[in-house]
Amino acid sequence: MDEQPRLMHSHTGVGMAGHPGLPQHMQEGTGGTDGDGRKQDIGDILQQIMTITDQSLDEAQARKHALNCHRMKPALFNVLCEIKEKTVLSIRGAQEEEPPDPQLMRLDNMLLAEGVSGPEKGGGSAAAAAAAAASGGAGADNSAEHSDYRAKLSQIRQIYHTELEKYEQACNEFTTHVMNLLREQSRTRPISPKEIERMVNIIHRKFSSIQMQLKQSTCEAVMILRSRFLDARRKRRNFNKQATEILNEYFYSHLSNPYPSEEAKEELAKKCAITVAQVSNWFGNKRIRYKKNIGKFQEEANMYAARTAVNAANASSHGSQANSPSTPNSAGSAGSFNMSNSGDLFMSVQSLNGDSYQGAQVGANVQSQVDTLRHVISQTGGYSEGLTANQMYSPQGINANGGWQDAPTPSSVTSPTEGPGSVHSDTSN
DNA sequence: GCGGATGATTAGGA
DNA sequence: TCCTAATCATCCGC
Repeated sequence: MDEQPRLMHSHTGVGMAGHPGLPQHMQEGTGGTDGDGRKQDIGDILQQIMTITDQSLDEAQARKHALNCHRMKPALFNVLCEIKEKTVLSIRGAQEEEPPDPQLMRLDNMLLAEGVSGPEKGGGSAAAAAAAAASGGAGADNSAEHSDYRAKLSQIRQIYHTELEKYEQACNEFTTHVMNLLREQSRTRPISPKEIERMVNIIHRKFSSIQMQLKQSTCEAVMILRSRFLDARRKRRNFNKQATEILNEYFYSHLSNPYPSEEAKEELAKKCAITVAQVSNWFGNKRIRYKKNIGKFQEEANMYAARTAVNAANASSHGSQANSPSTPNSAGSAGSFNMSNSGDLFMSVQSLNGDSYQGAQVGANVQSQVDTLRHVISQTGGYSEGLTANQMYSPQGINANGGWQDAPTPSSVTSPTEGPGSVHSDTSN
């Protein structure tokens, strides 16, 4: 546009009626054949400009060439320049620099925090670690889920960068194309460098909005991934059968005081391949559910009583305190527990026979008791509500208030205590 | 799909 | 801090 005044000055003498750039004689009415002829020419040119887009490319090129060579072209060009300059000046104010979009800033910050944008160094794993810590940790599964999370995050990151690169490339290509086009057009219509610059800015803004959509989608993907990761940690997985059996054996063998010590919990956790917290949860749930519905658990209790009796028999027949692979060993010392010779279970066996059971008799008599027990179980089909304490099984550990009888402060318990009727301790036999 | 079983979470108490 | 009790969310057999 800078050259326009020069161009306009060099072409004074031609112009349009009513326009400040027009010579005086052209602004004075319609007199003279010269004036009519020029008007006719201008009208023709304008008509051609108006209809040029309707024509074929070849035809348009030919007409374009004709227009460029037309004797009126420089004058019209000047007029257009002036009009354009005024128009551009009027819209310039409206296109002030916009402040950075807060939403875009938020998206950028989030992508940076999640490790999607910026350097790839544990943004995601940090998030994963935080999530894992928040959920209390789940031992062995932790690292697997962790790496899974990182892998998926890395995938998102890769897609994001690929797409971003594509957008940038497309933006550059399009900008170059438009600039070339504008430069080409500047031969036939007035286009200033600033205008080109402004057009480039417009293009960049358009592509920025597309980029923002990309960032938004990426953020959403990360959010979904995170929520899935956290949800997955919350998901419940049933313990395997062996773990449940180990826990149940401990529970029923310590029924008078089913509060494992910290050491016992650790031991159980190790044996069951679960966390100490899960052991605590399990015992918490078990105690409540057992207490709520003792009848329902009688069968289970009897089953474990029988199993323990069998174990005891086996141990006895081998003349030693055998350590079953599936049962914790040692007798009552801190950090271990004894299920094979549990006093609670012996009480159960005792109740079944209706005789007093001598712990020291574990041996030849045990097998017969086990047989009796099996028979009773098969006969009764488990616990019936009509059974009294002397029958099949008595939940002797629970007192009238619903609490475990004489249960000491749980945290201080390292070995179970017995109910009043008990004749055996966990360490007996 | 339904309902019971079960692991996890949460609030409140000691 | 650990417990109970209630509740949620999911699993799993029917």
